[in-house]
Amino acid sequence: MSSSYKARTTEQKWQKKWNSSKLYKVNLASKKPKYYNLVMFPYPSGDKLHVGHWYNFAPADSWGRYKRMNGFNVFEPMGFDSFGLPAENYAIKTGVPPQKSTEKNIVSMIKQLGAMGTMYDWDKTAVTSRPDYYKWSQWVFLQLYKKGLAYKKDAPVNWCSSCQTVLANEQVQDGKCDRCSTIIIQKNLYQWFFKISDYSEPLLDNADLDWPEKTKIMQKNWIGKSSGCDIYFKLEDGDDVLTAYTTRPDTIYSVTFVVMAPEHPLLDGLVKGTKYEQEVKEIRKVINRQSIIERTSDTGKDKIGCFTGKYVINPVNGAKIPVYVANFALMYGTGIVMADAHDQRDFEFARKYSIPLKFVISEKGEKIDPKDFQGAYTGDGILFDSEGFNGMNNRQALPKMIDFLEGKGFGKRATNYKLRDWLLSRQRYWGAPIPIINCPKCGEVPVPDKDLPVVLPIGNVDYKPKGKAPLASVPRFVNTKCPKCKGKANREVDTMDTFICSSWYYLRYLSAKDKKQAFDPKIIKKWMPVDMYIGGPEHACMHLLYARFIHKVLMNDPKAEPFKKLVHQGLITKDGAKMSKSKGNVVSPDEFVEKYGSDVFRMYLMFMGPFTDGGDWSDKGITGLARFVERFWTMLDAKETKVVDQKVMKISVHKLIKKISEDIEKFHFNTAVASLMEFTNLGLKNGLDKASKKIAAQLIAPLAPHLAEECWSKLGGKYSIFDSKWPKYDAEFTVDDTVRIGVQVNGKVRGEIEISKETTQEEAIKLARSNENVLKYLTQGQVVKEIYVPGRIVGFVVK
RNA sequence: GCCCGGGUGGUGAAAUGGUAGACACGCAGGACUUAAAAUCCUGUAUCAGCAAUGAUGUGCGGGUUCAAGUCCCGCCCCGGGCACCA
Repeated sequence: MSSSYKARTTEQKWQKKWNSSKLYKVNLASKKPKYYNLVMFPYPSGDKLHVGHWYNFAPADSWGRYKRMNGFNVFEPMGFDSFGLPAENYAIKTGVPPQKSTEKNIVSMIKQLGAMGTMYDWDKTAVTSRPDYYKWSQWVFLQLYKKGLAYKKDAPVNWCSSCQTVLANEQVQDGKCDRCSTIIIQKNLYQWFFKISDYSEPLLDNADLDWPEKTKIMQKNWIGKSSGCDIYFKLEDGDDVLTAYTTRPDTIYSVTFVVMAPEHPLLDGLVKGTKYEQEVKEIRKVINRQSIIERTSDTGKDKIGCFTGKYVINPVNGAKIPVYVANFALMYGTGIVMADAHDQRDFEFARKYSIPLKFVISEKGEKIDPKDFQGAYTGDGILFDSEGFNGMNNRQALPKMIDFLEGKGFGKRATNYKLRDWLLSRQRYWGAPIPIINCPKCGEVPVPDKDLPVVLPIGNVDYKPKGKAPLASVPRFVNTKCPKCKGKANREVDTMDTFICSSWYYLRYLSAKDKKQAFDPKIIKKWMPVDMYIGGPEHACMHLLYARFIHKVLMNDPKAEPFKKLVHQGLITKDGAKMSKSKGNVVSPDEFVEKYGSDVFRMYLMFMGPFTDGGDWSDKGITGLARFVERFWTMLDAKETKVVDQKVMKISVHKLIKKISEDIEKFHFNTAVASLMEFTNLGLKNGLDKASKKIAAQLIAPLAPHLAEECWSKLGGKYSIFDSKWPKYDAEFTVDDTVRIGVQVNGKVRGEIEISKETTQEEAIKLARSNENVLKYLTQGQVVKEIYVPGRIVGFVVK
């Protein structure tokens, strides 16, 4: 007679024991092989941990436990990415300093993480908003500054004229401020950038990374390398030259107009004092309100622009062609687009504004005219009306045309990247202040390392910006001394993008005890790169690219990579939407943990589906896991069970070892749990000996750590199960003696035969033919082919 | 719009090109119980049939193959990202 499993008390007992025995304290100097198991650290939101966090962290912890049982010294740290917008907005609303609300959230999240029963070593943590962390974020900024990778330039921000503040994209809804509905405009501010574009090539080199292929492709597309040509368009009057970059110089004879970005620095000069000045101003005002997605969206009605009154010369044919301003031209690259009939967007714009168009490519080189077409001819083909290039295939002509343009001085071969420099200035309070002092005499002066951190003032701050960043009203920021000349100077009042803080935290976790450096080069050398990095796919292009960039810079090695292997967990939604406080659809794990225990809850999340898929939250089915834990407990707890068949038992145990090991290696936790259920259903029926029970406890240990530790201890295992060795399977016992396979006739299953693993093709086919139902179909024609895939299928083709 | 994913029973899902629906939830029936809960047993893609079996079936339309959820081409729908949410 076995008693039922008391999840909550058992879990608390083991959590206590794990703590008091310091089971998860990691010795970074240990000689065991290292394994750095990292998850993306959370933002300490007021919603605390939700089921999405659990969905992410629990399997990641299971993975760490699995690696530990496989003999690795697993380092599994946890921290908080605690700067950011929500705490600042909360402060604006309530006056509570972000330091206070953030630290409070951290305390409750640590408590929740404890209830989860994870292996985190809290001696080694990182909280980005604490001065002992952001001191070093500022130091990181200065490293980039000293390498010439930080610079300032004008860049637009979302500006709400009513709130007198900069808005995040998230705060702009349909072009309006989400608080006061004022129409948002783009306003230029002088801001800091990191030259990530200098690292385009090293960042493209990702062949050695064990990352999801889709993530690598997304990064590659984000960096957007293309090769093409700059083409110079001289103004008809005046000396200015408009340089356009194109990947399609083969269409140069088709170019009938040129489009400028509304933000182009030459634009004002071009239209100043002309009758077009007013119209350009008006159109720019409208475009100012559009988001980049709206501007580049490919649906015809959204394309807007106007004539500038200016003309440029198409260098190849001397044609005088008009210059337009349009929303779809962005101020990236040269900010000038050469426009022609072979591009759909250009074509539609030209139609809308009655600009002449001409084709120079057709399928066979026959002359075609845009007036007979509804849209652009975007295919490849044979060139015509292109002087020396007529009759050539456009793709083959392309490099020759670049040679021609270069030879004549009309242009220059060029490589282009879509990757833009990283804008890091934020006109906000809750971030790390940029460690630069502006001195009227000495100019930009970096804060000396000994004066770091530049501390954020606590309390007595007006978090709500009134036209200026909040720190602009803090006296010690406005009045300070220049470190060079000791004269009066002022500090930067902008703070840094939180992505900077999250670009190097994995190094901070590895600090030496005294923490007197940002990170310890000796420890880094041993422990980097991170062996497993787990986090959401939404970070594919930004965080993961920024971290790779910062790591390369800090390591002084363009080949250095921070994350060797990467896995993305899926997103957990509620009623189809991302969980967020504003939508009021955040689901807390606490009540489920209270009711069923952490093991049941984490296994339920794993059992929901593949880790990389995510899904919509529902607690339907959690009882299945509670039943399973109870059954598993009964199976291992029953004093003496009669083993029905030793060999059958042995095979089921070894098959399970193989299956669980393979599934965990592939992050298929869902099928690992399913196999354990199947095993339990059989084990309760057929009985298990003590050695097999101990193996079963070990196999469930990564997935249900408390349950496993309890079973292990009851079975007389030495504490802790997580210091025991992961069981090995004997291949001999992983194959059943006989299998049932299907018999197909012309691809349709017509019967089933049971054969042993030694059965030859002849025997299998003979057996299949003896099946009455199969025979029925075989006699309907001539058997022209016989197929035998051992262990899978017997097939006949009948004609 | 652009880039990247995904679409399988009532539900969550499983499936190296080889018997589609493992494992669960739910539901139905049964056992135990005065009763209920819990537990245990049986059934459960759809249609026809007592059954054997047959037909249909993995978003839609085509293709390759003895054999397609899986590979190829063209659509539709849903999700993530698009540079200030993190």
